[in-house]
Amino acid sequence: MTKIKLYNTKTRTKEDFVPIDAANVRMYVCGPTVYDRAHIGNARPVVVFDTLFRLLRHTYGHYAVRYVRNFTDVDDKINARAAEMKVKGDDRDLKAIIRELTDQTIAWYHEDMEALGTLRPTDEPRATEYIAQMVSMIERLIERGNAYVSEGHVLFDVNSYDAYGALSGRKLEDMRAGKRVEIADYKRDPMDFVLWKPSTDDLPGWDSPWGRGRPGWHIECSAMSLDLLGATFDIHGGGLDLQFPHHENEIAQSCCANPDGGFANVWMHNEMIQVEGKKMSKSLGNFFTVKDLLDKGIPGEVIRFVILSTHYRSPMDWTAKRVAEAQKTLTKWYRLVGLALDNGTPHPEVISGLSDDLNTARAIAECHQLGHAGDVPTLRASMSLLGLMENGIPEWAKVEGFTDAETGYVRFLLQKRDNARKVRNFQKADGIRDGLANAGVVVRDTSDEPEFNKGDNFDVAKLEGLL
RNA sequence: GGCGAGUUGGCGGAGCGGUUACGCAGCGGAUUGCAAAUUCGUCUAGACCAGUUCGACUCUGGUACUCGCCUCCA
Repeated sequence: MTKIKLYNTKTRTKEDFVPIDAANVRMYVCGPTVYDRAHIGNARPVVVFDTLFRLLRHTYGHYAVRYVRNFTDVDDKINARAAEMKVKGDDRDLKAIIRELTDQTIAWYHEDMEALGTLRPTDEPRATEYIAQMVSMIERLIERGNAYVSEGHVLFDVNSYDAYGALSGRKLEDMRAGKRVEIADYKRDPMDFVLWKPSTDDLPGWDSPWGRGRPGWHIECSAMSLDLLGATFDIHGGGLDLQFPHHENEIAQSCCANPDGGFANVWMHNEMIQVEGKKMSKSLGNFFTVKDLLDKGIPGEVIRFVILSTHYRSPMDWTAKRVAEAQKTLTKWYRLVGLALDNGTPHPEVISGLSDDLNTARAIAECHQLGHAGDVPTLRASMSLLGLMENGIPEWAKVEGFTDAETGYVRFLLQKRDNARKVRNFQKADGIRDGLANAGVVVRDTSDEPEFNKGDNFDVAKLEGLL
């Protein structure tokens, strides 16, 4: 079994990954707040951790990995968006609007992420279904002296937890010295954060020991991971921007509520995405959703390929040029691979690349080598491990008139012909050429890509005989 | 102001204390009736300044610059 190494933000080093229980590897990844369609930046962690999920399954077994990714469906941004919709003429009850908004956004999310070739996590809990668990965790934090009630709010007392700031390498004094902390008079310390806050009647709210209210943002992940994965689990992932304060606060809550549990052993953070060299922002006009890209005709798989071609811990620049290159490469491989030869296993170098802190760029480089070598089954299986080329040849890469299987055969034969020419084995090359002609395949090379068409006498049986 | 990451060839993007990354583009061959496809070879690197070392792109220190986070954010 290939040893997996992962960079752990907690220790700032690349470490050997040793699961707590190899028969039950557990990973939690922070999911989206569901108020709008997922943008390209949201897609990166989804693709990155999907790839890790696949690697873990490959390594530990299909049913040995539990992957939880939540939906945050209670949040101020959601409330704000719903209020906006109401102002624009939606005359329904705000709560009804919110319910539909979150349901709709979740459906969109599934649709868009599926287009990127990502698997559904094993669990996708919604925050609103875990309110009871959150309330009970908050009660425990109050009992243990880590939280206090103030003006209808429940706040986490950051001074009660010595290790606060350890993940992100911050000190409380330094952060207080910054100008950007929210000062509120109900807080003992400006850095204290909300566990529970009051809710108005028109907004979603739940009864609690502290009155009708709603949870703060961070507590849901602590409550859901505890419920689904236990007090100690293997991997916790998310975007780098979540490192502070979200993850720091999760750690504080979970470790204080469950002092015997270690919470997540390995913390992983993906870097951010930029667009054409600039920070993605609505004002610059370079802000777009996954759906926008799909609607423009960019295949989801191409998006996935672009994301995987950069290591997840490096900032990634989204450019039209890279999209074009990715599509070109994928098309080339599709036409080489076809469908019929799906019986290989991933190349060891591809696995070891992925196992080296998810070095997807290295894995792709290896796939290029497999393409050159004409090792179709291995290429196909390797791509599959990367979540690519899993469902046959898509329309955009297809050769008209042939089935996927036939395309695969022909491409494979053309590869053989070229290999024969390379070693000046013209007898063999000519044999393949004549064989193709005999089977009714008309080969016509063009300036773009080698094309082939069915002749009148096309006979797939003769084609298979050539293999 | 605090914390962190990074700076590789025309572009993208990896590994590595001494040996080709890889892809795209370029150039030159091979192949070809001519092309194309294919294939082989090949030029452009390691921000800057020091240090460690027999030897550094790779380690250490410093300088410059870039980026991210510190506020909702993946």
